Amino acid sequence: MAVSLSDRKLVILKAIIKNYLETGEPVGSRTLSKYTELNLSSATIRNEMADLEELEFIFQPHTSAGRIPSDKGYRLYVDMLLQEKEAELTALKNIMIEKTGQVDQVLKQAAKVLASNTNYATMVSAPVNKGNTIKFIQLSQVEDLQIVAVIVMGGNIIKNKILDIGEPLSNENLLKLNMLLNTSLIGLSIEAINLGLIARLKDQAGNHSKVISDVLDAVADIIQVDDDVEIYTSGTTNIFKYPELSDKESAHEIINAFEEKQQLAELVVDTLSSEDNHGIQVYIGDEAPVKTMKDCSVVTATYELGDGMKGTIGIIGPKRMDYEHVMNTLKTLQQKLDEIYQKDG
Amino acid sequence: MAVSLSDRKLVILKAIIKNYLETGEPVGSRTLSKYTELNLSSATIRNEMADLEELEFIFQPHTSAGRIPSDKGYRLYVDMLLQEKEAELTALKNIMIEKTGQVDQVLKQAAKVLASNTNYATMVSAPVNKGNTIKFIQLSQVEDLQIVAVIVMGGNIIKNKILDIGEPLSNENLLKLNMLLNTSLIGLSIEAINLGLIARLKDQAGNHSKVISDVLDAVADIIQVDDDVEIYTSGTTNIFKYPELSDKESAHEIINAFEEKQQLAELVVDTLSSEDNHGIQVYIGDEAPVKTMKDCSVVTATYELGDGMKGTIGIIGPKRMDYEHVMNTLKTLQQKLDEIYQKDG
DNA sequence: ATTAGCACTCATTTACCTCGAGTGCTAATG
DNA sequence: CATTAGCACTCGAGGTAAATGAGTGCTAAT
Repeated sequence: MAVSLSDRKLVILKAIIKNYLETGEPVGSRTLSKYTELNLSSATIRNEMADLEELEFIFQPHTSAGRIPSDKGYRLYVDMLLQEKEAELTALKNIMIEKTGQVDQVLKQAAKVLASNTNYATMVSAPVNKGNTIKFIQLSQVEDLQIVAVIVMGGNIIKNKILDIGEPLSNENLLKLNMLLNTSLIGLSIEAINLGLIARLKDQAGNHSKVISDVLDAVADIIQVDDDVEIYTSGTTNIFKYPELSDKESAHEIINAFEEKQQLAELVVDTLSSEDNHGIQVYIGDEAPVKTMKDCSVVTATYELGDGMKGTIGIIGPKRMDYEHVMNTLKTLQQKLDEIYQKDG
Repeated sequence: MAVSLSDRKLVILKAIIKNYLETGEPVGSRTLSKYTELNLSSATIRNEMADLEELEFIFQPHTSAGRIPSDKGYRLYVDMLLQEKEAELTALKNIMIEKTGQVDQVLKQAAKVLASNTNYATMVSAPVNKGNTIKFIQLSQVEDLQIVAVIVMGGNIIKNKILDIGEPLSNENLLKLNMLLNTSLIGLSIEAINLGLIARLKDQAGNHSKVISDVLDAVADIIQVDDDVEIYTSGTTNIFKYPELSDKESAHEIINAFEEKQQLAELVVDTLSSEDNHGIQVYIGDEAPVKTMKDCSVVTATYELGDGMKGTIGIIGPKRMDYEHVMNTLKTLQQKLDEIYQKDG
C-alpha cells in the first residue's frame, strides 16, 4: 500500500471524500480551494488531484467533471478512521430497549433504532447458537396424541414444536422422559449431541424409544430451522434517499436481497468468520461477499452474548456513507447488547 | 348502476381491459378493430368508445391517446368475474406445504408460493385469535428466579414468555399453580379472561398471588403482542415489474408499507370486518382503506381455521391485475389452508 | 347503422444549441 | 522550484424546436 502519500495529499483526499459524502456530487478543484484550511489555489489542487487520480484514489465519472473517491480511496479513509481507536461513543438517543426477556424482540427493536438513527438500511442477525447450550428442556402433554416440546437455550432463546406421537403416553412415562432428557441434555451444546448420545438415550428410554426418537428428531429439526439464521431488517426503503442506489434496477436488487435474506445470511457468515478491527468490518463495493452490494458499502459489527453466541449487526448504504457516525453507532449498540446480556444471562 | 350497457359495448369494454392488462399501454380503436370478434371498423369502435368514456368506464390519459379503464370500469369487470361462480380452480402447482404442525411456518410458505405464482406482492396475516381458546398452559421452572410460561392456543399457535419472579417457588407450589391455571383457563377465549376472573384466581393462589399476578400480566402481555397482528409478506419487489408502480415515489411508498406492516394491518381489519363475495374482496384504487394503495388493486381473501379464528390473504398489484387468475389462486389457497386445519385440528 | 377519409391534437423522440463547471497545460511569478 | 493566473478545451445537463406517429372527432358517403 502506498504509504508515501504526502500530508497535503491526504488532507485533500479527506476533503474530497467528506465533501462527496455530504453532497453526493463530484467535487471540483475550486470548491476545495475554499473548503480546505491550506490556502491553495484551485490550480495547485488540480495538480494534486491529478496525482491522486493517477494513484487511483479518486476518479472522474467523465471528463470535465469533478472527482469522486474510488473504492480504494474509501478504503484508505475508512482505515484511517479505524485507527482512531477512541471512538467518542456519542450516546445513542432514543434507544429505549426494554428488557423483554426475549432476545429476538430486542434485536428487532435494535434494527429499527439503528435504521432510524442512521438513515441507512439495517440488518440484525439472531445469535447463531454455535456453542450455545441447552438450558432447559421439557415435554408437555397437550392432547392425547400431541405433546409440545419446549427448549430454552442460553440467552433465553426459546424454541418450541408440536409433536404428534403415535401412541398415548402416560403421565408417569412423560415424567420419566422429561427426567431423562433433562439429565442427559442440559448444559450440552448442540454440537455435543451426536449419534452416540442419541443411541444411548433411545436405549435408556426403553419401550418408549419411538417417542424419544420423535423428540430427538424434533430437536434436530429445531436446530435445523436455526441453521438458516433468523435475520431482522429495517429501514430498507432508506436506500431511496440516495439517488445513486435508487434507480429501478439497483433498488430492485437491493430490496430483494433484504426480503429474501439469503444473501444477508452470507454476509453474516462472512462477518463472523473474519474477526478484525474491534469486531467492526467494512466492505466497500466489490469487497462484500455478495454481488448485489457492489454499489454499496456494508458495515458490520459482531456482538457476543457470552457462551460463544455471536450475531451480526449490519448497515447497508451508499459508498458515500457517513462511516464515522455509523461506526460509532455500531459500537454503542454493541455495548448496549452486552449490557442486556449481563442482566439476562 | 348502468345496467343498460349494450352487449357490444360490454364486449368492447372487456376487450379494452383485457388488452390493457397485458400491455399496460392505452389501447386505441385500431387495435381493437382487429382484436375483437365483431368485425367492426376502427371508426365504429371509436364511437362506442366515446360512449363508454362518457359513461366513465374508460378515459384518456391525455387527448390523442388510447383509452384506459377507469376504476369504475375495472369494478364492472371484476363484478362480472365474481358472478362466474365456478372458478375452475386450476390446481396450485408446487404448493408443497408440508404439515409442520406450526401454523406460522405454513403461512410464511403460503405467502411465498402465492407471490411466485402470481408475480404480485403478497401478504398473509396470522389468524387473529378473536374467539380463539386456550388449549394448554404451563409454567416451568428454568432457573431459581426464572420460569417460562408456555401457552398453546387452538390451531396450535404457541406463545411463550420468560418470567422473572421475585421469590423462589417450590416445586409443589409450581404444581399447584399449574393446576390452578389449567382448571381455570383452559377452554376459555381470550375475551373471557376478565378482571373478575383474574381477581378470583389471585384469591385462590393465596400467598402466591404475587406470582399469579406476574403470570397473568404475562398472559395479558402475550395477548397484547398479538394485538398487532403478525403479517408475513413476500414478493414485494414484484412491483418493480409494473412500470406504473415502480417510479421512485410509488415504489418507496408501497415497499415501505410492506415493511412497516402497519398499513397492511388496516387492510386485514377491513377485510375481516366486511364479509362478502365468497370471502373474496377486491379494492380498486381509492377503495382500499389505505391511501398508499391508491394506484394499486388489492385482492384479499379470508380464511378460517375453525373456532372463529380468521386470517387474511392479500395480493397487491397494479390496477391492471390479472383478476381472474388471482381470484382463482386465492380460492385454491383458501381451500388448502382449510385442509391443513382439518389435519391439525 | 357503418365506414372511409381527413384535419387535428399531443406525448414522445430526436436533433441541436447553449451554458457552465471543471479540467489540463503553459507561462508568469515569488 | 513550488505556486498561481490564464486560457482553450471537453462534456454533461438543460432547454427549445422540429419531426413523428398514434389516436381522436367529425363529416360525408355507402
